[in-house]
Amino acid sequence: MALEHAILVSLAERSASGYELARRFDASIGHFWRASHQQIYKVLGRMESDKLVESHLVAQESRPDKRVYAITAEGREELAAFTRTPTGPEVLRSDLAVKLRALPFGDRDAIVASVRQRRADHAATLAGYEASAARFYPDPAAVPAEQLGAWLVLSGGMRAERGGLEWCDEILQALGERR
Amino acid sequence: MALEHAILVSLAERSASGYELARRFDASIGHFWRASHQQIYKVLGRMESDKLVESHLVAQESRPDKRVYAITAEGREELAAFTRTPTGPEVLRSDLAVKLRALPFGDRDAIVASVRQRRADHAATLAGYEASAARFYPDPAAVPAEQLGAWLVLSGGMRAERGGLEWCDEILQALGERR
DNA sequence: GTCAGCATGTAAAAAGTTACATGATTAC
DNA sequence: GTAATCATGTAACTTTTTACATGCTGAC
Repeated sequence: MALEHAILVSLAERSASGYELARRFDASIGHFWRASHQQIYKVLGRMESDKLVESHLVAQESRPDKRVYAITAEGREELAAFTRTPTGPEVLRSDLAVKLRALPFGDRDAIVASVRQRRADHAATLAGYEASAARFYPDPAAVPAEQLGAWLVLSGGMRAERGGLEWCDEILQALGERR
Repeated sequence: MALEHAILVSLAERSASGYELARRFDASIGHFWRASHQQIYKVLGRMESDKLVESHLVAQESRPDKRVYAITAEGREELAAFTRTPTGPEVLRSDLAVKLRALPFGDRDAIVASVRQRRADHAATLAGYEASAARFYPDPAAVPAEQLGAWLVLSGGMRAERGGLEWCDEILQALGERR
């Protein structure tokens, strides 16, 4: 029940439709949580039965109607309770690491290509985060208290992307490939 | 079908029982892939039907018998084929990031405690990795070709742990907490 | 005598992925 | 006319998690 909490945070910041939530998961929280729209719609339905969120239809001009979800008081309580639960270790799943480990048994060129691709992905994501950072937090030392959490998450995302990028470079160098 | 490949790599390096595989997932590959013993036993059963692995019982003195699994030729082909597939983006799920984002809506002290705990976890894991590195790869510049993949994965694990540790410190500092 | 480690599983429930399905508008 | 964006879902399937279940040995 962890996607629920990610959705609750997102809705606590601002009400949204399922579609909008899906796009937020591609962006801001994106680095630390990913969810497809199918999954989000399903979970939203359950959360509404559980009274954690409530929705109403909003008509739009020249666009389909949308169902906008808002967090309820009960949802806020649930979210606060979540912050008090112990945090377990992170769940990681790296296909790339499995492939690296498979170097002696697999196709070296294909693995190198995967690393190059991953490097490009990290570079692109990092550039996106840095643009966000420059725009929304021009002075990191003076982030207002209510935005501190969001800033720290973005900062963590940048750290992780930079780290991933450097790792890719290390790998390419060790494999004697120029990037 | 990704746990399968992680298991194939592990068995390609050395045959093992389900129990031993589960422990390897706690250690070496641990940083990049995690699996419970229940899951491993189930997947091993399927993999044996699929002829990717084969097993035989090994009697032991003063310990329960164990079923040792070995990779088959077909399993090696499957593993090689896997290294040729395109690598998608990493799947990440960070409860801690969700909690940070929930700072304005949750319990600050509890969140800080989670960050402290995470910092301690990173420090402990990093120490373990560094011990492995010192022991198995005393000279990183001279790692033999067949161990290069394993070394790069370990190096990636150390990078990630250091990165996580620094992030925790950044968070604690921003929240005005001393570690 | 109790706890940790070795060893292997089943069953049920929850979570997540993939494929399918529809339909309007706007930009090229 | 074709593709992208907005917008919402269902169905089938796979994967993962959690709880339950057992039993021996060796160390303290």
